[in-house]
Amino acid sequence: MQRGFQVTTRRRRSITIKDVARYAGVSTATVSRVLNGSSPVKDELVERVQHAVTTLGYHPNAAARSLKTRKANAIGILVPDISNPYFMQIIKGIEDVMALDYSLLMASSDEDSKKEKKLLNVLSEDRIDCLVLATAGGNDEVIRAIDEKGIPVVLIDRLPESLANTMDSVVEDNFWSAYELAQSMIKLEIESLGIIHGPMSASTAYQRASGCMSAIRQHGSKLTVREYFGDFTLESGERAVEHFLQGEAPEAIIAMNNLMAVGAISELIKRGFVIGKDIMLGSYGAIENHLLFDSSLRYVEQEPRTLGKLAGKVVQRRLEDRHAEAVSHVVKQQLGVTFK
Amino acid sequence: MQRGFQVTTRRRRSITIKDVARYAGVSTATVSRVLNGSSPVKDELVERVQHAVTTLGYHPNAAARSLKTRKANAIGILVPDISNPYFMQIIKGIEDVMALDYSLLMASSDEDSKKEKKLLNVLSEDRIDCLVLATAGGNDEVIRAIDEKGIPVVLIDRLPESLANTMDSVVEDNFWSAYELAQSMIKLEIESLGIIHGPMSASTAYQRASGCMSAIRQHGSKLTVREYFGDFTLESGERAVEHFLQGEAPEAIIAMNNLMAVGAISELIKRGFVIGKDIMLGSYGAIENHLLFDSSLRYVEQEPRTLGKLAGKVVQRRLEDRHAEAVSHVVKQQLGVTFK
DNA sequence: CTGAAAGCGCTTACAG
DNA sequence: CTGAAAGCGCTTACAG
Repeated sequence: MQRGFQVTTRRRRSITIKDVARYAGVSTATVSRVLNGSSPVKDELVERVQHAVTTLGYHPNAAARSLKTRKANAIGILVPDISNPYFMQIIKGIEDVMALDYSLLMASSDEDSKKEKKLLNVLSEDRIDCLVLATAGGNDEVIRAIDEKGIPVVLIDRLPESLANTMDSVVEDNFWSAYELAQSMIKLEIESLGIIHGPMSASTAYQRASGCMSAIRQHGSKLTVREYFGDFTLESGERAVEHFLQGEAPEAIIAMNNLMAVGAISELIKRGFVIGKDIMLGSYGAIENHLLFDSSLRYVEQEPRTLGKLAGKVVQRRLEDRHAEAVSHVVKQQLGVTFK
Repeated sequence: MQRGFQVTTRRRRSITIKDVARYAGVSTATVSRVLNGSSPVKDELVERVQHAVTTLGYHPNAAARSLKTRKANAIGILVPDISNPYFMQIIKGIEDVMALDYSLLMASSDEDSKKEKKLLNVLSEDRIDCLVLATAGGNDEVIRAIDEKGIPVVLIDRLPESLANTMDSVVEDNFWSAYELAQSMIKLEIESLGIIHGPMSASTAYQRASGCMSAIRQHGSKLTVREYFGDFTLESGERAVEHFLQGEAPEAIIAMNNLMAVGAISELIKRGFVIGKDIMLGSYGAIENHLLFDSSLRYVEQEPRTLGKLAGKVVQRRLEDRHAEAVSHVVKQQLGVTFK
């Protein structure tokens, strides 16, 4: 004869709504109503249910709820580089706004279209109610499919042409900010300029390049320009400087994002250059702790956290009304300077 | 008479496994087998199913799968401050290891026990298969409950005494690293020292304080020590310096984490101090881009990304065998110096 | 190798 | 205000 000895295993069968209902002497429907406040329940039953919930230590099962309600209570965030402080601050901004209402599912594509595609596929398994995406490029069709399947997409930072206008977006004014940055460098009366571009597959890199070149063209004149095509990584900033220094050093360098600027600066310092004296530097995007070092530096102030908060607001609006018209926010940037 | 005109709405009913089965002329069981490779299926049917999947654009529903399999295919990461580069790098390290097999659900407690508790409750709704946690403190019971409920917890960075030994953990050797940092500062033959502590509710802050004070005690002698109790934020580093400078400036300051060090340094610079000359600085943890500025600085090298990778490995091991014995990893740190 | 059917834990019309 | 019951989209013994 068998006895129901129960060995305490690490995972015992979890407590379900049924257990709560039985303990409280009500139906599962009533438990559900109390838990969600979805319709009125007599005070006495409410109390019995609440008591049962706490004594049994019941936690609803998110998967079961999602399956019924078709809401994941989570939003996805997919960025090219989760460890770049710029995207980090955007994420923080989104978190500020979405607070405790939604869980944040995060992933990093490492600027790799293939990896991004895989991640997009995982995220499209109805795990999220909305996707905030800074795309690495090359996945426009997949992105459109996700949006049409019913998971609204909010594009941030990067805005592929083919997707503009059909989805919400929050981006920077890349063209003008780069234009102004270049202009402010040119005003220093330099005669030679090195430009470190980002990958042209990223819309930001392309637009910044356009703005920068436009300022140069408008300037007319005798400016020697050399270009290096990097990939937004710190290492490519270092390589760019190596490249430039194979010839005569330019009087100024502009890096089209923060990481490449850090790479360029550290390579220049290693080679004995004093930034702001031997060579001028412009960066699209501020550099972490730049206030601590005394190099003179011109940079575009991006305020990613503000951008993230705005993106969060856009998500909320979209969640409230999935048929609302798509909005496009273009955030303006300021030019900043650190002085020696 | 009504006609079934179908307006194209943004969310049409999604494609389910049933649709695929019907299209391919097989049972849903067969579709599932093909998708998961869980048992052999005749080649011809495999092809028909695959064809159906791609032409219909089918994506499995994660909630339904989770409900059946009781696996969320996600791991949770809860840290005190998601925008601190230290935790950021830990997260990146975990991501390096867990790759595409698991989604990462991330949250930030902002060093707030109450907020942490709420987040822990959300995460315990069976949304994750494992939780990586750097706790803000004060939630030991909730954490234990989650672990016992069947969601294994891997503690990182912070290790509350009451939880040690029952759960996996990956932490630093806070006591000795702080000891050595303090010792290296004392060796500079200073006569006065300011210490900026973290919040004593965090085990790291407590252990670092112990290590630091132990080095000072062992030194014996005529060292004037002043302490300030901060909360690991940049602002509290600034306030600490303000506080110290109300009296005579100490010859050296030790900040017990990176953010407070940044705050202290920036406040000191603002007041005209030259770090490494007018005042010596020690930091538990490196400072972003510290190679770019020429202050002399002693710091504990934390290598958070390595710690994150190790944590990822521990998670994998735990996922393979939930009954394996709990492991405690203590990662050793190096002392680093930047020279003027 | 394949299919019919049960069931994971919820929510929500429906009937009272 | 309450409960019995259907069903969300999967997976997996079970029987063949």
